[in-house]
Amino acid sequence: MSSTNSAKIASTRSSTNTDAAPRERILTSALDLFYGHGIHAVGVDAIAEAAATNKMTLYRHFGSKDELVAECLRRLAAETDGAWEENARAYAGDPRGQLLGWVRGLGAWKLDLAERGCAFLNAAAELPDKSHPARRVVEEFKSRFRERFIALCREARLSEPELLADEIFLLCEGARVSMQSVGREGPAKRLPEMLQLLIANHTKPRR
Amino acid sequence: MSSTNSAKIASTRSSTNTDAAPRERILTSALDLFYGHGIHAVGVDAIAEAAATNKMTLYRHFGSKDELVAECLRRLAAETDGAWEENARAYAGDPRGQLLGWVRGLGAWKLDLAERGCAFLNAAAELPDKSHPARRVVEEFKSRFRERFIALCREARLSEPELLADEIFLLCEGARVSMQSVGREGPAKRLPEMLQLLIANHTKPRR
DNA sequence: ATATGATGTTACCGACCGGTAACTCTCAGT
DNA sequence: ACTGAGAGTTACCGGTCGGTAACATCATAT
Repeated sequence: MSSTNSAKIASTRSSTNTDAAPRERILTSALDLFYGHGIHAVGVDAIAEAAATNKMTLYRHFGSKDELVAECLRRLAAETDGAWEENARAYAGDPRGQLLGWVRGLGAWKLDLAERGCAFLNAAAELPDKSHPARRVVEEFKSRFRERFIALCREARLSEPELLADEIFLLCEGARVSMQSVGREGPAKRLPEMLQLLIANHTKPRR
Repeated sequence: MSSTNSAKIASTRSSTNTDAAPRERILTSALDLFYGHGIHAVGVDAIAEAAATNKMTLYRHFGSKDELVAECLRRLAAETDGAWEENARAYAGDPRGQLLGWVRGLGAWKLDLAERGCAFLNAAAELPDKSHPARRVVEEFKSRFRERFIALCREARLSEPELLADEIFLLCEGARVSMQSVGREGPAKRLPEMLQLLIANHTKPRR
């Protein structure tokens, strides 16, 4: 196939932190390559090389490629969860502010560098086996994502909170994956606008 | 990796139409296997076997695996386009009816058997190379999908037709991919309800 | 009956995959 | 100065991949 051709695996991040620990370099390089080229298309040799280390140290830190994939997604999930907590601190005690704060942060932080869509959903697309260690990470992360919206919509006393939360969730998911099919200038561009209108419409008791 | 293990490739459709032409059997089998296991995880030998034929005839009909993938998606796109046209005939001259008809058809037709998400987006996730023949099929199909919503929202004289259409588009995309991450009982279950409310809210001149 | 084109069969190729063995090197802690 | 753990190096394994060559078989149309 075309994806199995010549030397084509290149990292996006210009310089891998050469002074960081090998395990760390492997994680960031793998995350980068997996996201950019897909999981099956990236071999462990390419990851080791991109991380400026070798295959053996990779296998000493992560028992298998499958485990490495899972660990990459755990890392990514932790980063996103951290952003949520930061947002929660910035608008402590103000659930509506948290929602709108998240919406505002979307454009700058999440979608701009999502040209390849959602790393979690891409992984799920490539790993249909429900028993794969990475699948649990994906499912738990997305469920947490959804539950956060539900909790916030309830706390903010918006009308029909569960329906609204799921609407927000689906819009966010759709926007992310649409990056890869219809591009940055597509529907995703107006996601903040949509979400703000939606939240406003659920602010008055009955719409 | 786990996905490269033992004999695990099995077709979902119980019986491959043994009396259909080989090319046809290859297409349906490939579509089935690609969707169920992912593109990289399915070898051409497995496809030939599932189609009750052999690798040579496969390569005589489709020049390469890449071309076969593209042809599969073209077939799937044609089927969906056919459903759109059928829907358009059923509600000829009634754009609002077409929209609502599509929404009603969603639950029964599209989402129930979408446990593995969207075949087009899964393919895009696995084939990052923009020059891959399958990528054009995905992009054109999704753009067509979006344009249809825009045209219908305009014709139905709904308020803010482009924004509404993109909202519908994103909700549909999100619902499909969410099947794989949070399951059938997740947010996607209430998609028809969301869409109906949304269309209703855009029916009065100003919302 | 024979020519013809589509299909089936077998064997093979080079490339690459995930993973392991055995060994050396480097360097911090004692 | 010694040691022991982590890191680097090289070579290798069996298996699978996409793709091709050469040939046998079959159905059909004339």
